[in-house]
Amino acid sequence: MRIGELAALLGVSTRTVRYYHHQGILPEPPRLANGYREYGMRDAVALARVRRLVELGLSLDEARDVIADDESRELPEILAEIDADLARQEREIQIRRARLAEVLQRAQDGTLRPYDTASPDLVEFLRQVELPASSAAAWDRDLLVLMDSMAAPPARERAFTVLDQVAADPETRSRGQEFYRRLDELAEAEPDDPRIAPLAKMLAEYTLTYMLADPAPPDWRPEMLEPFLEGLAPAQAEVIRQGMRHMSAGKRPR
Amino acid sequence: MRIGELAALLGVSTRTVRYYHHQGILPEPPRLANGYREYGMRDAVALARVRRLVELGLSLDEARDVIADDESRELPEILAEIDADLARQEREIQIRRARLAEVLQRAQDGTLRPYDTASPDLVEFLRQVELPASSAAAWDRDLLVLMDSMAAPPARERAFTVLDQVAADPETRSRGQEFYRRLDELAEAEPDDPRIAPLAKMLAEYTLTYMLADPAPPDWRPEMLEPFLEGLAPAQAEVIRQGMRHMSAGKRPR
DNA sequence: CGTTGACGTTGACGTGACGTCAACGTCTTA
DNA sequence: TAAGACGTTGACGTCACGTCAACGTCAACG
Repeated sequence: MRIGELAALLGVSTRTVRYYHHQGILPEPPRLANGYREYGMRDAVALARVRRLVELGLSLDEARDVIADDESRELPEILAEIDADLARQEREIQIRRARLAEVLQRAQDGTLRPYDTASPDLVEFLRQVELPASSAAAWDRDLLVLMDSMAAPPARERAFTVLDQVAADPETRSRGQEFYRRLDELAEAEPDDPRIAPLAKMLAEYTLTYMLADPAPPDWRPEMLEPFLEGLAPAQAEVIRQGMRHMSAGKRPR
Repeated sequence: MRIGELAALLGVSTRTVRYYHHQGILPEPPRLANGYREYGMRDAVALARVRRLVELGLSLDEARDVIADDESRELPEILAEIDADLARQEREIQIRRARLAEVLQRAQDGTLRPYDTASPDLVEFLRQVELPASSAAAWDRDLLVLMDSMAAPPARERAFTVLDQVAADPETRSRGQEFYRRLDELAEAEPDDPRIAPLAKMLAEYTLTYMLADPAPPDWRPEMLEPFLEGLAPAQAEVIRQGMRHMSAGKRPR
């Protein structure tokens, strides 16, 4: 048999057979005078065994080990390991399909475009609170979506604890809307506008009402806020800065 | 923000961020005087969006398309496609896990070692017919395992149709055992031994009893058999050759 | 006899989404 | 001033092959 016949017999490509030779997983058969590899039944049986192992999910390295050890008691181990791995993959796929179904549902409902892939929790929150269409609210939406994607679990959890409480109380929501209205009025204001200070106080009180635990991680520094103020008008940014200072001051010596 | 801070914020590596720049999936931010990239909120929001899409299963190319098209109505399409793909993967995993469970079961039963990964059909057959421990029977076992792994479905199906019938009839099985006994007696015989011809006839009749349909593919040639006779004694190989000739002659002008 | 086309040989490069390392520059802190 | 943490670019590795190049071999055809 030549390589093409062997490969066709087992349903693989000739490249695969040569690759197995290269990897030492299938012994090289003798060559004919013209240099062609000449295969016999032993090779076909060996290749079949390799293929069965690979199709069970073994890597080529694992298959080589199983074949090399005649006394290979490792096979059940390896198989159990592969099964555990497949089980994990199966769970992951199910989780991802569930998320996909949610997103797909929302995509067909056809609402909020750039936030359509956010977490269900956040989408639910955004739907409930109906932030106004102002630029300041858009900034806050971006911030929320960012927190939603953030890696650090404690920050995320703290944020969503607050959001749940806000969403649950209509009076709180209307206070939030008032805050946005007043923040919007500062769009063209100077950074020393007198309306800034009271609004910052309102923000601090409003937030502290819900953040009973430490709202900031231990390595918090004010300049970490700066990159996220991009997109706000100077006076608006100043409100956030001062509000954060209030909160840090009020909580630091806990 | 510098690249490490941005990466930590979203829970990816700096390599990933730079890779996204390289792939044009995330715009390069301005550089500081020292050459460091300086990120702002816009970048964080953009990266968060990319990550959400990627975590949903989009490839980077797909994510780039979705992000580039503002009017991208493709997202539902892509998501549906991904879901179909995941569904297929899920089915494949379930099938593989079922096969793994079977093999693992047999591995723990701890019997037939080199055939432990064969298909359930074949394992069942081997268990039923209890081939003798002779070398000729070992050869046949190898051949069966080979056919079990063969790519061509018609050949496989024909073979297993025969095997099912053999396994079902005890009298047929005893005739098979007699055949092996007589074949074993030829282990040391010369290739012109007089016992060869009648045994070849027995093989042909035995096999033709079950192979009512054409037993050979249309491009069958006798020399295709040769590689598989390796491992048999010369006289034994001659039995197979002559038996195949009988079968081909008896069926060719159908 | 030459040509065509199928098959064989080796070797190199590509795949996807990064990880890892090298060799170097920059910044902060002790 | 030295160390160590962070930044920069660039190159190579991953896994199981697919694909292509450049070439040799062989059977069949006109």
